[in-house]
Amino acid sequence: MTVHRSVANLRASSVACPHRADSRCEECKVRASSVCAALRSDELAELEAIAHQVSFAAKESLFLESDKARDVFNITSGVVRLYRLFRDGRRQVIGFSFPGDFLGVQLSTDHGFSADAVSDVSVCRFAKRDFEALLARKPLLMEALHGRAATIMRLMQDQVVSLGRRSAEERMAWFITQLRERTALGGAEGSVSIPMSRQDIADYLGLTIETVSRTLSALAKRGVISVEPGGVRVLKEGLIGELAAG
Amino acid sequence: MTVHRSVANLRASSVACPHRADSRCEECKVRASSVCAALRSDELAELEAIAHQVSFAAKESLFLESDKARDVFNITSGVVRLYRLFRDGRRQVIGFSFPGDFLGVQLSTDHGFSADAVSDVSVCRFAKRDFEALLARKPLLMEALHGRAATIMRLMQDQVVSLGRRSAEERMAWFITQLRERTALGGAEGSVSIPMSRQDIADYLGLTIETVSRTLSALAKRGVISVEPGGVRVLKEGLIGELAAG
DNA sequence: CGGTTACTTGAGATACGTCAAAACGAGTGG
DNA sequence: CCACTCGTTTTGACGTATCTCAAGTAACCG
Repeated sequence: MTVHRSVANLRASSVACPHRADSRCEECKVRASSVCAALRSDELAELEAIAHQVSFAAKESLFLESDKARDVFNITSGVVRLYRLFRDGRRQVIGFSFPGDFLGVQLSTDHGFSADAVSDVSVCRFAKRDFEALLARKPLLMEALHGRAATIMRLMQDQVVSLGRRSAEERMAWFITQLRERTALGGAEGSVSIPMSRQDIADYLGLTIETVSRTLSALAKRGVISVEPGGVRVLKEGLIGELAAG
Repeated sequence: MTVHRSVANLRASSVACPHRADSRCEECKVRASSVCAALRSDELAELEAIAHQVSFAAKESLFLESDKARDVFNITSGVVRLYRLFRDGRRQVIGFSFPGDFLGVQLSTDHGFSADAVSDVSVCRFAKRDFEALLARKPLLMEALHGRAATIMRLMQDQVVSLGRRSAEERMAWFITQLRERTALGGAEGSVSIPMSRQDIADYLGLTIETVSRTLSALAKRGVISVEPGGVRVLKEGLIGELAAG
């Protein structure tokens, strides 16, 4: 498998489609605002030259908090969870990474968190040295990465706000909304697929598994969503938005 | 007042002193690992050329969440609080900025949060256009800024972990520890100055003002700290570290 | 199917929030 | 130097959202 495919597969952000607002325009969605959009095809070839395609089975670990950060990853498919573990077993999920996201770019010596595969995952792995060398020669790539970093910053700010000042219900609503935006699933009628377990969600939102479950049930009872196997369907768009906004 | 002074005033991070581990070595502490260390003096002059010295009285606002991000700030003295406000009055403090810290570098269109002065504050203000132009010509400056961004990322991760999975007591211990490291006050025997109000601390840690107060009292009763006007004195180094680590 | 894991639901406990009042500290003016 | 005010902090009594512990149900997989 060539790396070109994986690079081309970089996920779209929520930027408007340059063609038209047709959500079926897959080619466009995939390329819009992704890192590869910053590169010409000969530059993509350079990226390709230093990339290694690797796969991880669900629950396998990409790296641990304590590992030295030697590699940069670009996720091609699947979902990754980033987390920190306490000695006493408490866990906090820092974030989830989706196809197109980069891991390990920002921090120099160590990651500061562990990462493992929620579902089966395939990634492009770059040696940090090589990647940084390329980065230095490609200011456009650098800029694109900067933009991604800004997005992540924003997400973490939202998470801080949620954990600090929002109720369980508001956190869940935020989570669903956010998941919907990031995966841009476009599945049928408000359906949002949730690839991670309740425990993962709980550890992301600073709640317990029971509270997550109860809160979903409560939202369902109110008719805001319906809980389906492997995900959720949003029934009251407006209401969930209200809750998510705090 | 020349800008040169303010640039030279950039705060040290916790990097080791290149001379020797003499905490009195002020000149060294000030320059070590700060952004200006990445620049030669002729380059500093270039920074100086595009900077405007501005002051804010305590409680004045540097910018609001809704403002377009037109400027980059480098704090020269004082403390700034970054926060997001809900319609219903809830507030979450995202972070505090200290002398040497930059504001507004990362995000393109808007800041995503409001910023105002905790104490009287003076800053170097740069027009974003100018600053970015300079950045493009000074890869070393860019790199130094990257390092700072990484530090902030790490801090926000710690905050997420604290808000998500730590008790009030652990959060307070973390806050004190963190404040001590960042301000590197070196004041007498474990004394940590706390320039912000209890309300600010509460909104940073996702607690109420009463819980912050009670928790401090409890720590004092246990002899871990003593509460002094304008700050706190750490009495049991080890214990507070334990708590802070979770 | 039978076993295993994930999820849901219930009842009771608790850490933290809310409301209210008292103590403290910094100014101000007599 | 004291008396008064105003804002901040501390302390107390009580309420509640969420956690904990425990049992039941559904989904998954050999």
